[in-house]
Amino acid sequence: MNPLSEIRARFSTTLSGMVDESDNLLAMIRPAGDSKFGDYQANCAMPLGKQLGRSPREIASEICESVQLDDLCQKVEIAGPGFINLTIDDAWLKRGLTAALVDDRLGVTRVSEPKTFVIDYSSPNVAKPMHVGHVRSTFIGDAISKVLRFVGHTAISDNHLGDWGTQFGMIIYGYKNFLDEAAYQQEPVAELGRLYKYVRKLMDYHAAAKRLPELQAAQEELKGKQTDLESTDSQGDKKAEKQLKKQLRQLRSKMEDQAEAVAGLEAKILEVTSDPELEKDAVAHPNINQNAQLETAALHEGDATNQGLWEEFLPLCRQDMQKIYDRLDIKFDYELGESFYHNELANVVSDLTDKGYTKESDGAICVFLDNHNAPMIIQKRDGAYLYSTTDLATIQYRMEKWNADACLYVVDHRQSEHFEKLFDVARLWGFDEVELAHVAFGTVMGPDGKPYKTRSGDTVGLSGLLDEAENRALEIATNQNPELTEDRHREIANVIGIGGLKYADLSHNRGSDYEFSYEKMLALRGNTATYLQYSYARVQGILRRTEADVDAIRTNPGEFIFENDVERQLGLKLIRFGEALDEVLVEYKPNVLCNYLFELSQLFAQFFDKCSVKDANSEDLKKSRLQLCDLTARTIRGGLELLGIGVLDKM
RNA sequence: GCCCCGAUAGCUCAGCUGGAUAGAGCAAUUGACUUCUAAUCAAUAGGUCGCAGGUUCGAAUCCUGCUCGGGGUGCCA
Repeated sequence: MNPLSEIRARFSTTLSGMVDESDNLLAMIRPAGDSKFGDYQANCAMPLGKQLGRSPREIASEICESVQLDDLCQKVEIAGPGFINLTIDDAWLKRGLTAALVDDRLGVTRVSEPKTFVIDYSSPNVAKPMHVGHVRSTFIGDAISKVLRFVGHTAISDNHLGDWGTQFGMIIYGYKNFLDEAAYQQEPVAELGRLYKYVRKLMDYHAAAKRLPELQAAQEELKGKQTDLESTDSQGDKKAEKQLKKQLRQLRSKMEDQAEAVAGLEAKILEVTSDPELEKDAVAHPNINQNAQLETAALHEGDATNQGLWEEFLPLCRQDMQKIYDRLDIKFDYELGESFYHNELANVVSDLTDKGYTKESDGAICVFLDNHNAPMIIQKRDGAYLYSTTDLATIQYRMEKWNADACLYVVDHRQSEHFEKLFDVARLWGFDEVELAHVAFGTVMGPDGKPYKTRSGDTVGLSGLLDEAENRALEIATNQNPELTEDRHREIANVIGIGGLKYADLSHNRGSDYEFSYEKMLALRGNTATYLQYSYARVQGILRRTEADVDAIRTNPGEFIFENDVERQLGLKLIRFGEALDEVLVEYKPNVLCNYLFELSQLFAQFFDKCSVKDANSEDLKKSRLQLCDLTARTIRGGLELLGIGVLDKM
C-alpha cells in the first residue's frame, strides 16, 4: 500500500460523512508542493468550507480530529487558509520499506478490481518500411500494457497491422511488371521492398506531373493577389491598414507553403527523369496509379492470382518487420491485421443499416452524428469499405472475443476526429459499456521544428535510426570504458542505445510534439535513460564492493535507519513507486513513470554522495543503507522494465 | 469557413481534474575525483507562464476575446 492511497483511505470515511460526493475531495489530497510543508497535503477543507458555508480552518481541524492518522503521520498541521499538512511517520515508513524489500512486487499491491484492456498500438503497414513515426505508438503502447499488467489488470496487446491496403496493390503491380527474378529468389524481402519503392516513385511521378501545373497556376494567382494587395491604398485608415497587413502576411505564408509543395513535386519528378530506367518505365506505364488501385481492388474481390501473391508476400513482409520488433524487444499477444476482418465488413454495414443508423448520401453509406458536420462513411460509392468499417469490425470482434472493459488506441493525434466518430458510432451500435480511448500522441520533430525527415524529405527509416543510435552508443561506451572487451561494448551499446531511444520518447508528455536529437537521447548527463541505468550500475558496484548478500538482505532485513535526511527522502520515494504507476494509468502517461524514476535516481545520487555504505559507522547503519541500495536498484530496474528498457550491472 | 491542439528560463521540456515562493535537464559561471563507478554531486545566475479581460480566499492551470504556430476537415489510412 502506498502512502497516498493509505491517506486517502483514512480520509475517505470522514469526507463521505460530510458530503455526498467525496471523490473529488479525495483527489485533492496530494504530495506536498514543497517539502517544508511535509510529505502530503490535503486541500479539501477550502472548497468544503465554501460548500458548507463555514470557515475552512474550522473544517480542517474537524477533519483532523476525525481522521485516524496516529500511526500514519507523525505531524498533522493546519496552515494558511486551511491546508492540512501531513508528515508520514518514520516508523510507518520503515515498515513500508521492509514490506517492499521482502516483496517481489516491491510493495505494489494489485488492483482490487482487475479489468480487461485491449491495447492497439504500433500498427504499421506491412510492406512499407517502418519509420520514425511508428516509434511513439510502439513504445507508448508497450509501456502502458506492461504497467497495466503489473498492477494486476489483463492487458491484451494487439498489433492492428495494415496488411490489406493499397500498398499490396502496388507491390503486386511491381511484381507483375518490374520483378528481378534472381533477386527475388535470393532476398525476397529486399526485392519486395525495392518493388514497393520503385512503384511508389513512378506513381509519385505521375501524380506530381499532373498536379504541378495546377499548383503553378495557383501560385500565379496568388502572386496576382499579392500585387493587388500591395497596391491597395488604405487611405490612412488604421483598421484597414492592419487588415491589409494581416492578409498580406497570410498570403505570404501560403505562398511559402506552396513554393515548398512545388519544390517537393519537382523533386519527385526529377528523381524519375534523372534515372533513364525509371524514366523509360514512367513513359511505359502512364496509368500506373489507376492500375495499382485495380490490383488492390482485385485482391479485395478475391482474384485468385492476387490472393496467391498476397499470401506469398505477407509472411515475408512480416518476417522482415519482426526483425525490428526483435531489436526493440517488443512482443504482442495478437497481430490481427486488417485482412483478418475483411470478411466481416459487409456484415458491419448491413447490421448498422438494419438497425437504422445509416443513411445513403451521394451513393455512399454513412452514419451521421449530431456533434460532427461530416458523417462517418462506412462504404464508398464504388462499394469498397474503409478503415472506419474495419475499425468497427475490430471493436465488435474485441468485445465478442475478449469482452473488453476498455480499448485503448495508441495512435497519432491527427486521427483524433476519426476516433471521436468511431467511438460515437460504436456506442450507437450498442458498445456503450466499454471505455474507448484514443491515447493520442504528438509528432516527432526534426531540429528545424518540422516533422522529422531526411534531407531528401523522406521519413526517417526505423532500422537506420536504430543502427545510428547503437553506433553512437557504441562510441560512447568505448570511450568511456576503453578497458572492456568489444563484446561488452556492443552489449552496453545495445542497452543504452535502444534504451536511450525509448526513454527519449517516453519521457515526454505523449500529447506534445517533441524534438528528436541523438545527442540529447544519448547524452551522458541529464534526464536520460543513461542516467537511470548508471544509477543502477552504481548500486551494483556497491553491492559488489561490499560483498553484500542480497538474498540475506531480502529474506532477513534489519531496521531501516535515517541518519541523514536524504536517506529518509530516498526511502519515502521508494515506497511511492505504486503511486507513480497509479498516476501513469490515470491518463495513460508513461512520462509520469519516467519522472518518478529520474527523481528517484537523483535522490540516490545524493545518497551516494553523502552516505557511504562501505564506511558506515555501524553495522546496523551499513545494513540499512544496503537495504536502501537494493530496493533502489530493484525499483529502477523494475520501473525501466515496465518502460521496456534494460539495465547493466557494469557500464 | 468550421473543428481540434499548442504558446512556460537562452535551448529542450515537465507541471495543467485551481493551491502556498512556477520546476528539471542542457548551455553559462564556480567548487568537489589517492574515496562504494565524476556517465556524479554541490552552488550561482537565468521567468511580466503569448497578450488583454473575467471567475475566486487563491489562476501557468478554468472561462471569454485577441495574436502567433501546428493539425484536421464525405468516399486515403
